[in-house]
Amino acid sequence: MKISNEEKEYLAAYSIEKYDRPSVATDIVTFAVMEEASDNFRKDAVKKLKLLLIERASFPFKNFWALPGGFMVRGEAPEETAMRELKEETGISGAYLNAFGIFGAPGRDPRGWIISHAYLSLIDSAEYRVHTGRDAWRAEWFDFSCKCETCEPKDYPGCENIGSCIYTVELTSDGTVLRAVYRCDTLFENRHTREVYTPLENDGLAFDHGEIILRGFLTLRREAEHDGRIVFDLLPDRFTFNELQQAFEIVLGKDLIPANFRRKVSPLVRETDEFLSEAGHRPARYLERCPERF
Amino acid sequence: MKISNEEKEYLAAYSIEKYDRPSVATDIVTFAVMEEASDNFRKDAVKKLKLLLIERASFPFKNFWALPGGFMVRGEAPEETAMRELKEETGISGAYLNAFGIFGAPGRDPRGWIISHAYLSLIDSAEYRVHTGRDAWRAEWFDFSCKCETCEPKDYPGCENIGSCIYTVELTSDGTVLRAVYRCDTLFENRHTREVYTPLENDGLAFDHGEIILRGFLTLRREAEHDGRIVFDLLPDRFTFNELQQAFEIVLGKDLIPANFRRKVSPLVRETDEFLSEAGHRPARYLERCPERF
DNA sequence: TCAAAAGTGTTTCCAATACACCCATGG
DNA sequence: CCATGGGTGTATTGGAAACACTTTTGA
Repeated sequence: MKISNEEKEYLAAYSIEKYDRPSVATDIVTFAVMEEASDNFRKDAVKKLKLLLIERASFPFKNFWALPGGFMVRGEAPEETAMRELKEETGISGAYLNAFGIFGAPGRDPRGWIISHAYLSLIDSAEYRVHTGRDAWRAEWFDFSCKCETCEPKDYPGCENIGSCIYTVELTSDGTVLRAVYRCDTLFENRHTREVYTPLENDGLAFDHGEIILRGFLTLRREAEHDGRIVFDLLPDRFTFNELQQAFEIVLGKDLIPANFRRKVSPLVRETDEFLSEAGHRPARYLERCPERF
Repeated sequence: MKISNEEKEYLAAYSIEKYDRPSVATDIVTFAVMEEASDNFRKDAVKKLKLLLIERASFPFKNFWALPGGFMVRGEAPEETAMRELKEETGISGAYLNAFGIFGAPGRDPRGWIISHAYLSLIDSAEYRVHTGRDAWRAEWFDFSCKCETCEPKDYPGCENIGSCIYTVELTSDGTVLRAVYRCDTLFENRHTREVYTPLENDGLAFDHGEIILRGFLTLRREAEHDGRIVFDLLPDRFTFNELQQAFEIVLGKDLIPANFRRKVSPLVRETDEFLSEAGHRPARYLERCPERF
């Protein structure tokens, strides 16, 4: 594109500073799968879904737990902000990252007009352990659980309430228990549906991070339901069918039948020559991703 | 949450103005389905997918075509910006709106550091016609077409190129032809895939709006493929099976078999007592949405 | 020996596909 | 009359679900 003199003058005179504008932050919902030793030598280790949180050291919400993140800086693309923050706070680079929402309701941050780009990030279970413990940032992995129960639909003026449910998110780590309870109403209005989240309870989480966490998890689950490839990002390079299945079960929140699961995902993986042995039962073959199917 | 005096002092002393921050804009990719009269009295009218564009009256990109949109203003939630801009520029309220991307590559706007929230919007074909013509905003509906052809994968250092294709977006209206050609490479890196869009050609579209339009359309198509309910937002309250099928065919870019299509979508609709007659063939029953299935 | 997981085989069922066919209209 | 779309019926196929069964390990 050629730039005319007229345009050059326009741009030289243009001052972006004259216009009112928000601060832009990035918050990252980071999940990992971790295993906890089992009592029975034969049984598989119990796998748990973990969420990374950071204890705030300063106002506002001092001593509350919050998502890792920070403000965009000039010269960065939006994803680069998320990558940089994740790297700074966990040491991890190259993780799965996906923008799933924009949160900017007026009043969400007492400091003023701040909107937040919410990213979903998945860490593979081999990597994350390396960085637990070195807590320069007071970062902690919390056990994550999300329950959903249907409830009485509430009336909304001017639209039809198709269904209501209550999500209870519980985060626990070392005796610390955080709870966020949200009501979700699915409204039919102007010929399409819209989901409305209303906070009912919030114990220990900063800002609107409870809703961001919930929406991030639901994004992960929905993606896993209709195209399972996202779940692989919770696993290292090599894994067994069972490990893969457990990751799916944790994300989907339901048990799967091994024989069927094996057939379903087999086009996405290829066998290696290595086996996981010394597990008290028949060794399982290690698998790896088929790049061409991803 | 109780606010301590210490925190009150902190907030009173906090000046958000001290920090560097971007301007935040919203761009809206607005599609509609329109029919054009047929020569044969028996044959169906030809349906076309249309995209709403606005001719820029000022620098930068003066006289180029751009997506409707504008800057966020204080006190607005992100979706409200999109709703307001759409209302201002088309008169339409209550349309389907969905944030599908954040565009903020450095240099995308010559005025400076401006990031854009991209929304996908769908207008039903009964509404949109009302507002064509009253062109206080120089808005125009363009015929939209998007072709995709596979091409030679290009080498990327440090990662595997799984597949490459070239998307050609063509927009035509009254002799004006806009073209945007993008290369899309699917890269496998750090155990997951990433899509990279590279502009190859751009004729008449402002900023990076060619890429936003392409990504918006691909979002629409992907959503239609795995959960067709989004397509209903291109239709008015009442419609026939054929009208619904044509909307699907336009979005999916392929022909469907009427008998199978009818069975597939029938759980989502219910019959009315009205019929579309005087069409040169057997009258078609009008349908409406089943709210409880949306 | 045996509990537990690894892995295979088989049956059932449902949904997507493809296609043949009849119905109703109106120029 | 007859082209055109409206609408129904049906055979085929492929994948998901459920479950029975055999194999292999290591304390």
